[in-house]
Amino acid sequence: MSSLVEVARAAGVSVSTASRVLTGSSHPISAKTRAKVIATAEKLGYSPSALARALVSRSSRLIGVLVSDIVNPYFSVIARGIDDVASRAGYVTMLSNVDRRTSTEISRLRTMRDYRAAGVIIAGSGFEADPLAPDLAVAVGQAKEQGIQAVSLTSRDLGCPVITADNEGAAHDVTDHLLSLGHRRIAFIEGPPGMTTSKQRRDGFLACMNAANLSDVARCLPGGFDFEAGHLAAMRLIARPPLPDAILAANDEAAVGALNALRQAGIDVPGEISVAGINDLRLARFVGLTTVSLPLYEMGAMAAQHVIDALPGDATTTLLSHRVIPRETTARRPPG
Amino acid sequence: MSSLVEVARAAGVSVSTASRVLTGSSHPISAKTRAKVIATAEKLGYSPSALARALVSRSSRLIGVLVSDIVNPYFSVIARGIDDVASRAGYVTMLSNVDRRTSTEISRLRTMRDYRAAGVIIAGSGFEADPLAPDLAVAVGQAKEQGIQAVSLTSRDLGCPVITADNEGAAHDVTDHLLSLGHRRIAFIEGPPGMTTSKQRRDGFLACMNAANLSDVARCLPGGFDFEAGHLAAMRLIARPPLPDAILAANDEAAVGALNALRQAGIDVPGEISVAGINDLRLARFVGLTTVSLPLYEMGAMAAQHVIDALPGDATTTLLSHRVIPRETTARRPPG
DNA sequence: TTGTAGGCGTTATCAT
DNA sequence: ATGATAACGCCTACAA
Repeated sequence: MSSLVEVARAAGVSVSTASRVLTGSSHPISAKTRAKVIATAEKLGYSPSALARALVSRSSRLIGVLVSDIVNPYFSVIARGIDDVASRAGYVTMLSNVDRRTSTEISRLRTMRDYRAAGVIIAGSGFEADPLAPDLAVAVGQAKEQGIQAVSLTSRDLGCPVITADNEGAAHDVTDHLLSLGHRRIAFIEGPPGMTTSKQRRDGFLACMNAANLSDVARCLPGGFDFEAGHLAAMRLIARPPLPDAILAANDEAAVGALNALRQAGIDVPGEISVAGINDLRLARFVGLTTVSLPLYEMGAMAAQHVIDALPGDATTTLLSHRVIPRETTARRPPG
Repeated sequence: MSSLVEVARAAGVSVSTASRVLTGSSHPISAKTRAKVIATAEKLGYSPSALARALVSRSSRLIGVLVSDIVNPYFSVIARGIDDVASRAGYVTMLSNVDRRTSTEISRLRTMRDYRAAGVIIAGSGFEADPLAPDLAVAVGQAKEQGIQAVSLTSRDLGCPVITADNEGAAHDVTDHLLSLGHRRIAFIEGPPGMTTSKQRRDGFLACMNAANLSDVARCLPGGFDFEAGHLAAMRLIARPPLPDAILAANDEAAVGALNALRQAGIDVPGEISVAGINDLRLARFVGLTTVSLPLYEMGAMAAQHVIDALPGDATTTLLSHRVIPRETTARRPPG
């Protein structure tokens, strides 16, 4: 609307004086000029141009967020965590959907750099043997040279701090929960092939089974993170009896897909078989799914705080804690 | 990284020339200088400052999005629609959660104005008799004076174009679907009290019932847009038999809550009673819920396009079409 | 305590 | 075809 010069002119002071009072500078200002400036700024409806401010200060109050797909509740919860602390601190979130494509991550990262974002939070998981991973790391490095904070929400070799959930531990702990209910033959429906997060969760599952000397009855089958993948995997299981004692899916949505297939086939859950997931999304509550609650919101919130506080710590990895949430899709293994 | 002046200097040309070739201006440039500039820009990894560009052009390529809560899939689908067309056009989305608070909408709108957003898309519904509504309208007006496009995704008196779903028509049409299955005594679980969208959906339900001369057996009960509200409303219904023939909830999540209560009470859906919702979120597919598909993604996409194309049309209202999606929670009314 | 002036990185106008 | 220069709106030494 009205610019600083206009306010200054109207208040009969210089721009610097106006700037000083309006930015709350510690520079000494007489009480009366301060009052006058504030009053006229108020009257003129002055609001500083975030753009000009960012241009001169070489850093905006924008926080970039790279998610795979905001429609996926896993990411929307993270985004909410970010935005809550961001907006509380006067920052605003720039969101971008990258559909798990590293090339898109790179180009969006560049865009956010062009807006001199205070920081960029990379929420999606990486893939093993991703040929573009080094390029992303380079882009991250360049961003940092420009004073842009970068934080990854999955363990990814990007040369930036990592704030993440303990995927392996979470998978381990639900598996352990299943074992504690007396289940032995457990099937694990894997996440998307090649995805780091998928691998971590499978590793957690296998580690737990191995520790219980049950690696011979641990079974992994290809799956994915969506309903259909879970459904399909369960169908395959149903097609080749006997059923395992329990099924653990790599995430909640796939677990619900499996649950659905099982019940459609007339199989009683948890009477005949137990089912569990990972994430504890809202959906899990709706269907009474046993799962592990991951600190998604907290990851977002902490990452945003990290950016705002301009914290250092490039090689740092922060592991936030999870918690098994027993619900109605798991039960003690029936005798026999 | 390197600025335009650096590129110009390195290429041995003036900034204006460099600017002209790098912006793809139609201004005539000799082939060789053009090549030289492009080469050095490439070598120096030049990328224009979106900030400086926005400052001088008085408009950025940022699109503001105001949602109630991005975790709510209703909004995340809209956000996805926006971001898809935005990013395709080189724009980036600024997201803000306002938790249905008009005061927050106003302040966030101001923030986006301070970034000289190309436009702001207001996704959340308004409330009747909202004392702050005029203030929001004023803020929208000021934004427009600055050349910021504004688009509302619900019918709201903001002095800006409206691109929305036909909530009333959608509710009418599912109700009609229920009637076509032979149901007569239908209960409607309302949305959040006072919310415009709630009212529109209830109106659509009542209009359809009236038209069928069934207003005496149409029943509205207080509810909300979440699982718990739907659950509670259904519990109330169960507590006072006889059950209606069918239940229509103001949205999918509440419908799933109702479904859950019913089944927990041992009531067969759709054997004894039919249940339907509105929105057609992913969740509806998972549980086989009959619902109406609203053009959420399209609303977002079209609104973003509107902003990008800087279309006029202040008093315009665009109604996008919906479609009833019959699934497994509704069936023909059992005889007797 | 207040003011002057230079610069942040672009674009656009006006010369050359 | 190319170049100098004035904005855009703000911050921050440096002066006064």
